Amino acid sequence: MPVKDATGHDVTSAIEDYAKAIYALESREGEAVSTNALAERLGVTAASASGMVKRLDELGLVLHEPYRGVALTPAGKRVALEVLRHHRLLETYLAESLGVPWDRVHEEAEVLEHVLSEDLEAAIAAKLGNPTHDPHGDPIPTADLRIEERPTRSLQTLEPGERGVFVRVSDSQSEMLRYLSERGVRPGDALEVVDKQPFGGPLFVRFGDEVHVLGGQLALVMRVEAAT
Amino acid sequence: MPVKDATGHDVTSAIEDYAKAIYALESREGEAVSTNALAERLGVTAASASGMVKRLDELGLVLHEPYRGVALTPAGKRVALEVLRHHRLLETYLAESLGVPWDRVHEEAEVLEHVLSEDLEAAIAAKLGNPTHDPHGDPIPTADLRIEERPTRSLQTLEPGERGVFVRVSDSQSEMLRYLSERGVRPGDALEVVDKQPFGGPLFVRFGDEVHVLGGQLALVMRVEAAT
DNA sequence: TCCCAGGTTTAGTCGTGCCATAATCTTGGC
DNA sequence: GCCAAGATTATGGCACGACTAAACCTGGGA
Repeated sequence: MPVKDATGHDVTSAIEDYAKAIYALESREGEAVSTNALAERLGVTAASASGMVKRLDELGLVLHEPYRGVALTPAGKRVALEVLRHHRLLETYLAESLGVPWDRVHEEAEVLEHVLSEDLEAAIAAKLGNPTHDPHGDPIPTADLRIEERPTRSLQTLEPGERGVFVRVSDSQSEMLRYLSERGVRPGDALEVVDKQPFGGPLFVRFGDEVHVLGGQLALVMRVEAAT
Repeated sequence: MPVKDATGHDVTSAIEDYAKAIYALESREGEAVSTNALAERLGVTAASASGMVKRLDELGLVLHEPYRGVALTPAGKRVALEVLRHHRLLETYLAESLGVPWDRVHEEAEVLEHVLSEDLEAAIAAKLGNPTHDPHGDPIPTADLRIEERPTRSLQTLEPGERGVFVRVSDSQSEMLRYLSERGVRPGDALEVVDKQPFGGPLFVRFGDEVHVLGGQLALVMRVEAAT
């Protein structure tokens, strides 16, 4: 891995993955990330994650308070956002310019994000007209690594009568992505919850003229920006 | 490197590079490749190359006669051609669809060739209309890994009065590539040697209406298909 | 206050991958 | 038959990243 970060240290794919994971957990939970959560997300043992966290700390990418949790430093956040930018630009590019099926772009991007050069990143961004969001509705960090993070709620939490805009869905949920796109539901669509069954049951949601029935699992991962 | 070859073995980037190098040397020299030549091309010591060759032999990718040289097996040739196809498709794609400068595509492709999935390879080939040659004039192996290898001569070997077609130039000679393209000389162009200075001196070569003066170094790497 | 469970960290290993140096061996020309 | 060039083995190193087992904190409840 010949990739170097701003401070001249090698940044391996694994390190990038850890930074990405910490960033995701941090922005979801809003506080220091626990070793266990990190380990689970990455599919390694807690001991392995602990060891890696130590390395990240030595590299100055995270701040690690033993037994307390881990948080990205500015340098670490840069690494995470850089990879995130790569990932989301690639997803957009693969889908729009190469016609790769929606539910395949994620895993392709997962590999390519680690080897994309800055030059190629720029070329792709230019070709796409510097998009701000990827096909799943996720915001793409800008070239100077700023990202617009608007708070969203799970569709699941909306009550009947509430309206909002379907903003995005996790890009790792290939099945659900395909399901939604087959029914013409896309990020950016306005919606209104018509009815809701209790206990994680399905929601009846109106998109335009059509009412869709969305299962509890699905409604849980769909992120919505509530109407003002 | 989770990439597997047809027989289920892991094929790392290094292995792909060795296969590529052996293929190139084999087709240039037409005989078994020496350990030294391989080592030099790859920038490693002869001992390292020797060790790697042993591994390749165990993997069934090469046939190694100790002290005699090494040659690709059909399986090894497949690995080499697969990487070559990736490389040349990527070069073509980067240049044509992403506007990456000619003299940059080689090094980008050098990295990406090892991580390109078969799906993406197919998507790129389709997008380009299944090209048969890359921007340097090198033939691209087909999807079933056949390659058209027409014999070429170095421009250097042509005598005044001889005609031919400029077929290609090594893609690793970035400087020369840029030099040629700036002067409007491209693969496929017909040419005639007008005059030739002795002792590796420059050649005077006519392309269309213009006569260009090409230094000995340059004429050496330019490959020509002599007129029938 | 003490104790314990759950979460975390260390210690010690392993396996892969790839290259290097030094020493030994083969081969072929003379 | 000798020798130099070339090739091979023997040995070691280093980075990476994961694992198991065992020790270790921390906070909440009894």
